Amino acid sequence: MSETTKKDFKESINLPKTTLEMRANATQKEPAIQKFWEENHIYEKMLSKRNKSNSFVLHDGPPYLSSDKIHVGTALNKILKDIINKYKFQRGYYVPYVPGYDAHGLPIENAVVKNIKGGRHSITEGELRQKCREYAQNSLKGQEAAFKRLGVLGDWEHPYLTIAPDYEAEQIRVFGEMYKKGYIEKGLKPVYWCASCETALAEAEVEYADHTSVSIYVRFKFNENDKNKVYSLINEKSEKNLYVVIWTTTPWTIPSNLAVCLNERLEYTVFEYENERYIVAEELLDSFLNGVNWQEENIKKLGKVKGVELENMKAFHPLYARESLIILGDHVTTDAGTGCVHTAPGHGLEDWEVCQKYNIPTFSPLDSKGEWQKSSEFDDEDLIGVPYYKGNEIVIQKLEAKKALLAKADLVHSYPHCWRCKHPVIYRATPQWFVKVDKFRDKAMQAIHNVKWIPNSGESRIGNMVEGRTDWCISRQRAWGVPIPIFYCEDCGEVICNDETIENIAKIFEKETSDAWVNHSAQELLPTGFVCPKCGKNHFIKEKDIMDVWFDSGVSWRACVEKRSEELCNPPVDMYLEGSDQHRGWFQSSLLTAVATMGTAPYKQVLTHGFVFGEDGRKMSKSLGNYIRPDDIIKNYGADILRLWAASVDYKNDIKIGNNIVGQLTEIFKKTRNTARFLLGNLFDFDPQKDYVEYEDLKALDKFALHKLNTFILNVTDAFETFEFYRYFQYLQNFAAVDLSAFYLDIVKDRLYTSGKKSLSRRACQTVLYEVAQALTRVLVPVMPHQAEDIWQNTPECQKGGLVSILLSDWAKTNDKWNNPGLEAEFIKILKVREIVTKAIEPLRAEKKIGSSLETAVYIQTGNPELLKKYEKELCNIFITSQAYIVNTKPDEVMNEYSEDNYKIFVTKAQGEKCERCWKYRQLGSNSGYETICDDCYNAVTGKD
RNA sequence: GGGCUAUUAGCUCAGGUGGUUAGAGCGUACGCCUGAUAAGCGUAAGGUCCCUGGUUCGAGUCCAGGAUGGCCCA
Repeated sequence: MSETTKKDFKESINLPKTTLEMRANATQKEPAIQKFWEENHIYEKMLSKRNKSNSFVLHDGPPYLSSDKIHVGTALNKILKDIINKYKFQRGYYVPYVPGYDAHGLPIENAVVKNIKGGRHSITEGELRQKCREYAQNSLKGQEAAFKRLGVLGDWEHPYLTIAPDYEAEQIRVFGEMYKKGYIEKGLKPVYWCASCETALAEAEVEYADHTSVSIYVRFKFNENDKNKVYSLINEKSEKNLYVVIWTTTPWTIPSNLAVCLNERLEYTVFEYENERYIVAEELLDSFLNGVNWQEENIKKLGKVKGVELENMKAFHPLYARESLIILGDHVTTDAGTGCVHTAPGHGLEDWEVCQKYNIPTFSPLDSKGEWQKSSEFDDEDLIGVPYYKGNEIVIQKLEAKKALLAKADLVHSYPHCWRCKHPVIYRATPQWFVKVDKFRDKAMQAIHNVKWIPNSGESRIGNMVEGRTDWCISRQRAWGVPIPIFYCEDCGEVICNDETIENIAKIFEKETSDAWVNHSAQELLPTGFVCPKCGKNHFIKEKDIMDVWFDSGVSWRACVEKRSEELCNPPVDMYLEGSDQHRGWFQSSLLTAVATMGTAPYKQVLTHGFVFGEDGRKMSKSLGNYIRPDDIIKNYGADILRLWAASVDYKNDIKIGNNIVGQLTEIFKKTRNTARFLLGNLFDFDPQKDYVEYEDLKALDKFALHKLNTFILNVTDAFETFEFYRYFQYLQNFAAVDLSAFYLDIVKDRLYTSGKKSLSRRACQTVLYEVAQALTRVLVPVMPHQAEDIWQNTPECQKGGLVSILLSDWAKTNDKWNNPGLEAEFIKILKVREIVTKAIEPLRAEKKIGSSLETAVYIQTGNPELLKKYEKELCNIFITSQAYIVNTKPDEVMNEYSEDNYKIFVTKAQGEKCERCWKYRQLGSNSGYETICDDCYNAVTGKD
């Protein structure tokens, strides 16, 4: 045999040919692919390809612009959104996506202030706002680039920003509507207050330092009725006085006391000392006795009561002729004091919050200088005009005089101070604006019920929150935000907010942004010639507070979606999708503003995902070394890997990510790629227009492959419809690795390579490969769009149907004809036999008696040979052996035998000689001139096949 | 402390109405092929199903309690 002949046979083999590279080289290729999408306006083409009447709108929750970098959690969120959007498009929907950004708020303001030389007050409010704007814009640039790099498609040219003039104007209008309906009211709420600077302070503006306070124990006498109730609880009857004892480090707040707060679960001891009786938390009794210097032997314990049993009883205020309500709060602990907490809602945040629940009014008798002011509620002549820090001494004296003081002592502890003047700060209740949730709570609950929550535990989660929440305080004493659009008449004090003023402000904001509020006088912001509707005068001042940022983003259903309803839709939108922390945040603020103005939730479905953790299951942190950024992964593996990760995990739970996890994902990524590469490689000469083989003419194996394909499409479709992408991931793995690579493609390889190029059997196989390739590429799109595009661009032109980009493709189609359960049942059995045959051959490989399985022949003995008989001719192909027979007796020269189930397998050397062309063992030499190849190959080579 | 939630192989996930030796893919180990080749195929090893009780003839599955982790609140 000459060298040239050998070479001829090799060349007659139909080896795979494709331009799709084995290595994805994603780091370089992905940006190029994204550029291709951008230059070809793929997003715009996707929109114009669809009918707006059949839309799916996923409204983007705006990420906060505190940084120009994004976290993996943010990446996960954007990827999940994009997966859904891409899928929904393929399903035929019009799918616009407008990314948003949340750009107001304290973190930005703080970051900016930190960099101002000379501090916060060395520049004007207008200048500060300008710097905040720049900061946000700068963060936006970074985040936008990061999002685009993920392969997320959307209207990047026209995102929505909460600081955009149109947005702010619309927010003002929503406020106006809510105000008009009476859902927004003024109330009092304590804030940090510096009496020397006469200003409210933010959390970040206070510094903690040691401070010496006077701590006092004060007794509050029970009223007669409740005293008797307590005594009956411990089976006592007595005329003796009963007191509840409080401990405080701010004696000056005693005049503002309106309640005493207990913990419902704590046990309280009732005991007698010098003919009077007291209530103190059991656990704190010793420390209390120590604090007031009473000897234990002098007290007599009478019994115990639970905090919950004392709820709503009353005690007299130690100084004034009023009562303090006994209430319950979880913030009461046994760390210090008596377990009975002096509660002054005007001077403490927790006090205020717990009093809200009991409808106790917020009592705040101090003015902005921290001095007591005379009012209808307060007329203690000893204190009026006195600053609070001089009040301690006076209050203590008065308590002593009333015999209410049990003890006092100095206490050094950490206490908040003003960062500018370094004076101690206090809590002082100031007028602020509230959304009165009570007025539409029922509607909100109904709206929650009408939404589909995924997972459905979301409903009870947000339901519990909305049901139990107090009024929403929307006032913030800051600079960087949308002003609360209210004016006050300087002459009569009238609060002014109506359609006319709101619309005027909105119009101005549309031109100038909300900066106008600080840049213009009240007069300039009001309609020309505006006079006070109450007194008719025309001197006004502006509200100084801005709105809570949650109000900003909470109105995006209106300021973005409804405002742009031409390209989006009218609310409610189809879906909101955010991390589960947003039940308290955006989902809720959006719900409340929408229910208040429109009467329904702004969304039909809400999907939530968990949080991302390191591979060790711990919170990501740089010091633990488990911190990983989206950039790190993209730099090393590409965005598709990150997207595949997002799709592979059950996002309902906590989600882990790390090098090991990502490394494993690359394997699946490569597997799908190589499978696709093999498909394309064997389709290089296939033109579906000419070469497509009808279903009826396919071999059973091919039909089975199509059945598998059909099942696969059904499965992944179902996974997407239920947003369970991890199921898609599992199906994809199994289909690519098991059904295709290890089974069908492995078997069919010989046929593709060695059959006649245009033979029916090869074309039949190519028909299957073509269908698989078409479906697989489409199914990859939502999760691995770059990979899918790369595959598509390397697909033979005649198979692309003129589709410029795979992103424009429709979803893979199932075909009822392919569905063939009968055939599947048969093949499940054949596959089982194949498994057994492989096990029978395996030891021979291990013993190095054979290399390739083609070196063997197998003989199968079985009790029920009917099915195998039916496919006997195909069996050797399916097993990838040279021969396969169904027999009744054991053949000669058996190399190995193996039984399992009802099958006995005998393995012998293959019969004949190795065909030089197809490597199967056959009778050779029957065709002169072609002595080294088998009959089939002879036919193939000579064009007879 | 409260609301919601989770816990099955190294990793990612399956395990309707309780029923024999708990599954898959990947990874790992070993081997094969060299006509998918920085690819392809095979075989094997891997699990106190978070723990403890209970119901039951029988529990990964049902019930109770607990541990640990998470988000939100306090």
